[in-house]
Parts: sequence; C-alpha cells; structure tokens
Amino acid sequence: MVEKLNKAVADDTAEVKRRGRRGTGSVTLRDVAKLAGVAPITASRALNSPSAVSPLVLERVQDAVRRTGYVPNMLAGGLASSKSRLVAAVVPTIAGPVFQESVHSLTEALAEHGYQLMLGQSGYRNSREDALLDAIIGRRPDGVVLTGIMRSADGRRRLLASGIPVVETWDLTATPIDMLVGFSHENIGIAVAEYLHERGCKQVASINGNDDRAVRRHNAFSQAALRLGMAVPDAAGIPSHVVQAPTTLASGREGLSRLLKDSPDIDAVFCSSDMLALGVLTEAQALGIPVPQQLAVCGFGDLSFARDLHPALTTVRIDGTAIGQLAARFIMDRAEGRSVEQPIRDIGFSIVRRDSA
Amino acid sequence: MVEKLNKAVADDTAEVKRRGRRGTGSVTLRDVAKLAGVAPITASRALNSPSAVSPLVLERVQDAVRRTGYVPNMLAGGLASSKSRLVAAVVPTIAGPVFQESVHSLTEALAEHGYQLMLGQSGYRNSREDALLDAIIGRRPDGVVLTGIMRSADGRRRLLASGIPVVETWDLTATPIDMLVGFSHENIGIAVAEYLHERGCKQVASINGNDDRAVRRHNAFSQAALRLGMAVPDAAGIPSHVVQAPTTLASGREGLSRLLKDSPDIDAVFCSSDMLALGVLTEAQALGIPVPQQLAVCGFGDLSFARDLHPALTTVRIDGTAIGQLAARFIMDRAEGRSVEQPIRDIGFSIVRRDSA
DNA sequence: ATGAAAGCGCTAACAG
DNA sequence: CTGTTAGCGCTTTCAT
Repeated sequence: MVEKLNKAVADDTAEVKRRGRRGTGSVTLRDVAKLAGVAPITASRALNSPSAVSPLVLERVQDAVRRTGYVPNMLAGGLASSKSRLVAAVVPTIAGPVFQESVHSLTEALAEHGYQLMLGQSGYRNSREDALLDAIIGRRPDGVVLTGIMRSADGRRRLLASGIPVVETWDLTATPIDMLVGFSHENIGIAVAEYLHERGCKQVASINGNDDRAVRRHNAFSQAALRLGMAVPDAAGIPSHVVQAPTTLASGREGLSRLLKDSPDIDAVFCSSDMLALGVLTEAQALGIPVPQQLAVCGFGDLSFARDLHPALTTVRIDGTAIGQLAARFIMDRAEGRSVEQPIRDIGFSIVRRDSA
Repeated sequence: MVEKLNKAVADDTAEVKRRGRRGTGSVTLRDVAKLAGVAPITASRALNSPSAVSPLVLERVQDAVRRTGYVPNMLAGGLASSKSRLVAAVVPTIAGPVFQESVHSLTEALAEHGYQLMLGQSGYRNSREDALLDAIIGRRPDGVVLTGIMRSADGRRRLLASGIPVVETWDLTATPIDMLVGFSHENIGIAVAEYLHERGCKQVASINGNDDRAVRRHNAFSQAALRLGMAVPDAAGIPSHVVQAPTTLASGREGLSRLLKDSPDIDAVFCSSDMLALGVLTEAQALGIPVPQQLAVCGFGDLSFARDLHPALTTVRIDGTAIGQLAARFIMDRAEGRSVEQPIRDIGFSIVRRDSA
C-alpha cells in the first residue's frame, strides 16, 4: 500500500524536470490529503484540531493516515508554526543521581502533553555550556530548563535574546532570567546546623562536592555552627573536606577518614550528597564507629536508598518531582499562550529525621 | 545593532501587505547575508563549509554573525537537508541508575560532534512505547538508540519503515532491526552460577527485578545452579524473589528477609542490580549475618559505589560507556554516509571479584 | 567561488 | 467547514 502510494506521487512529479530536491520519499501530508480527497490544509486540520472539520472528512483523513502509515514531520510543522514541542534541559551530568528525579518527572510531564525532552550536559566545570547553548537555541525549543542559575552574563544575554521561555531550577536568585523553581541553599545550611545543635552535637564538620551550590550550603552551615558554638571558638570555620563533583561513595569514605585524622573529636558530619553520606556511613562501620552514638551523619538529596539504609539516613529532602512538574507546566503554559501565575517559586526543603542524626 | 537590523528587514517587507507570516523576528541567514553583502547561500556555505568560500567572504560573514548574534535555525536546516543532527534514546526510566553511564557517554559522544540527544522514557511496562515511537519518528532523528530489543512487531515495522538508523542495546538477538551493541544475559547467569560454584557455594538464591532481561539472567542462573548441584535436587529452580522494577535498596532488604524465612540455609544471593545487592548487604548487616562468610552476594551493574562498599561488592560489570560510545559512533557513521563495519557487537561482560562473594 | 531558483513539509492568514 | 496562497529559514540543484 505504501509503496503504491509513493510511486503514484513520484509519477506525478517526475515528468517535469525541475530544480530543487525530490524529498525523502516518505509519506507526506500531501499524500494523505490526496488519498482522502481533500486539500492538505484540511488534512492538517483533521489531525491538529479534529473538531474543526466535518466528521466525514475526519474519518477519511484518519483512514488515509492509517493506510499510509503517515507520521507528521515535526521539523516542518515546527518551522511553519514556530512551535517545536521540544524542551531542552541542561544538567551538570546525568551520571549523578541527584537530578534523576527531576529529569524523570520533567520527561514524564512533557511526554504526557506531546512534548519531548532534549538533554544537554554542561559538566560541572561549565566549560561546554557555551557551545551547548547554541545547540539548544538553534533548535528553537519551546522552553529551556536549567539546573541551577545561569551565571555567565553572556549566557543570560543569549537566552534572553532568543526569546525562549527559561526556567532556572535548584536555586534562588533575585534576578532570574525568566522563571524559577528553586530553594535556598543558605537556609538549608542553617537549618541543618540548628538541627544538629538541637541534637546536642558539639563539634560538627562537613564534606562537600566542589560545586557552587554545595559550597554555599557549606558556608551557611559553617557560619551557623560557629554562631551556635559547635566549633573551636574564634576559628574561621568548621573542619571540612572538599571533594570532586560528582560526589561518590569513595570520596565520602576518604573524606571521613581524613576529617578524623585532623579532628578526631568531631561528632557530626554534614555531607553535600546522600552518596557521600553513604560513604561516611560505610567508613564509620568499617572503623567501628557507632552512628549516631559517636558520629551523627546528615546527607542531602533523600535519594531512594536513604530511608532504608542501616542506620536510616537523616537527610535534606528536595522534592525533585515537584521541580520537574512545575518546570514542565511553566513552559507548556508559556508555549501555549497561557500566562504563568507566580513564575518564581521557592519550593523549600525539609529535613527528614531518621536514625543517623 | 540587532534591533537596527531587524527593523531594516521589517521595513523591507512591511510595505507590501501580503499573506503568510511575518516570521518570528529573529535574525535569519538572510539578515547575515545582507549585512555581509553576499547571497544567503554564500553565507550558508561560509558557515557550513568554510573552505568553499574566499577568505574575504568568510571573514565578512563571520563578522556579520558576531554582530547580529545569529544562531542558525536547525529546524529549517534539518527540513531542507534531511539531517536533523538529533538522536533519540529510549530508556525504561532515567530514574534507575543502571543506564546512566550509557546515557551519559552517549550524550557526550554525540555533543562532541554537534549532535543532540532526545530522551524518551518507555516505562518498564512498555505501555507508552507506541506513542513515544511516533513522537520520535516525527522528529526525523538521524538515529534511534533503544535500550533492549524492540519486541513489538509493530514497533519494529514502523522503525524499519522510517528508514532511521537504529541501534538496539543491552541485549543480543539473532534478528536485530538494524544495528546492535549488547551482551548475553544468559551467559551472565551461567557465569555467575559457575563462579559461585567455584567459591564453594552450596545453595544459591536470587532476587530479581521483574523486567525481561533480569528474568532471563535469573533463568539461566537457576538452570546452571541446578546442573551444578547448588540447589535441592529435582527442584524446578532455586529459591528466588521477584521485585518491582526499577529495583531499590528497600526491595533488596525485603527480598533477603523473605528468602531467609523460606530457605534459611541459602549461602549465596545473585541480585539483578547493585542496588538490590546493597539492600541485601544492608539487611545482612542488620541481621548480623557475616558477608561473605555466611552469605555470598553478587550484584549486577558495577555501579560507582560497588567497589567501595564494605564489604566491597562482587558484581557483573557491563561497560556502559562503551555501549554509549559505540552506539553514537554507529549512528553518526550512518548519518554521514560512512558504512558501519561490524554493526552487530557483543561487548561481553566481566565478573568483578571483590569481597562480597 | 558565487548566485538564482526551487523546493523541504508544514501551517498562518485570508477568502469563500 | 474547506480551500488558496504564501511563506517558515534553510539547502539542493543547476548555472555562471
């Protein structure tokens, strides 16, 4: 059936020798329209706004689609309508588990409405962000979701100039490019310090990935700990260890071992990820240090395994699913001409109190 | 500068009232060409095959690009050239850590050559695979990377009909749609059984996610175990527990506890993922069961944490990075008209012998 | 080495 | 409700 159609179309056009191309040979809307006995635009309407055509036409077009195996060319559609139904997401790396939940729910929420996700990895060193941005803008996506705040002024300018709706996530700023779904890393640092203080910790420490957001959590944590007297008086900060992002179990183990060497008396560690915390738990177990009796451990992320570790991990929970869903909704609202009410959201965080601290 | 240009272009066309659209207002190749004093096609050549134009022209075009902030519209380019520079990847879910390494390296390898990844989630129940396929084919990607073998005959047919290069991964089949980068799940089951046998295990069990590939690993493992006498003679299979995919630490803990209730004498567990294995390790520790002395544990995936657990996890290693890189290369070779030598690859696996078994 | 013409496959705008 | 026309922004084909 398909072959026959293709041939018929080819015959139609082959006789006149002209310039231009002869296309890819795949079934087009024109073929469908011809088979259904209507104009291409009518076939287009039957597919995109079925209620705008008569039932008879709808039937015949749908039948023609079925018989030809027609799949709309969204490149062409996107070019004509300036609606690509593509959304780009930028994450430091998909290899870290931290953003999985967000990416998952984003993909899901978009797919439900016929949008597709394009994934870009910026790396933690922001080296490729520049080239990535061109690759993204060039596809004219209906929206861009960034992990974190875009810091480079040039990047901000280019995104702004492109006119593409942008959602920055996982952070707060007074001057977002456009929309924002995030939370305060500073407040997290403070909240964790206060929580550990309540639990009676006297000498806290931290292990952090070397990315901007983790460092800011640490700084706030360190300041608050100082203020609460959970560190050597007059020190510049608490004992801490910085590791390469993305963080791993291995660096958590090594981090604890180093911290203990320099500061054997610490009684709590705040880790910038649950993976690091798992490393700390592992090392503590290997060293025979009881958690939380001798050492309290707090993670960040509330990854799926945190709840079921032994001891169960106390950690900071970020609702990654909410981030993904909100970002998706913001962008689809914009793309479809609806206005976004309250486009700057602080979704907060919570400390999940479990056994490790 | 940009505004001035846009205005100039607008003036050109505003006078004659005509049908059609007035575009998006963003800078086009025409604008660049006009500013550089050349024809659009020449500007196009300057950007896409710089060696085909004179140095002077090249210079002026590049300058015009810089001054206007022009970003090529790849939708238009793709439509005209039938090269979208987009590659689609389908994974069951991005939330499971198993495919991260592959997706990461795939994204990376593609980006290096100006290709972009589109991500689709099929879910483990393959429910949405159908709609997803249309969404993918509709974008006319230069290639599709599937996780696992496409089982639905209809899906195979549609992909084949689309003419898009396809790489199936993470499995083997005698009849791939097109290209293939995988390994044998049956052989893994057998190899793990033999390994545990060598280590002196007498009564093995398994905990598996309910996805097809895990089940096949289990079946082969179970058969081999029977053959090697590591189970009750004349039994249909070994003790096993099936859990929902994606697998979690929690289901690993629960799995072990159930297995021990029914079969207290087991001395080894093969888990269909490292996450499950971590759960088994955790539960064993909570129960005071020494690993590997009383219970050997083998995982699957060699996730980043496996090496550094305590005890270090013996597991099956799949080179996810190689899968991603090979898939990327296959597709780019095809897209750029090079032929792919040996487009069906078994990349094998290895058992990483560590402390847990 | 450069350019003019002709489309790629689709939809917005306008007209019946 | 349906059709005609004119593009979307780019590249292929053919000609110079």
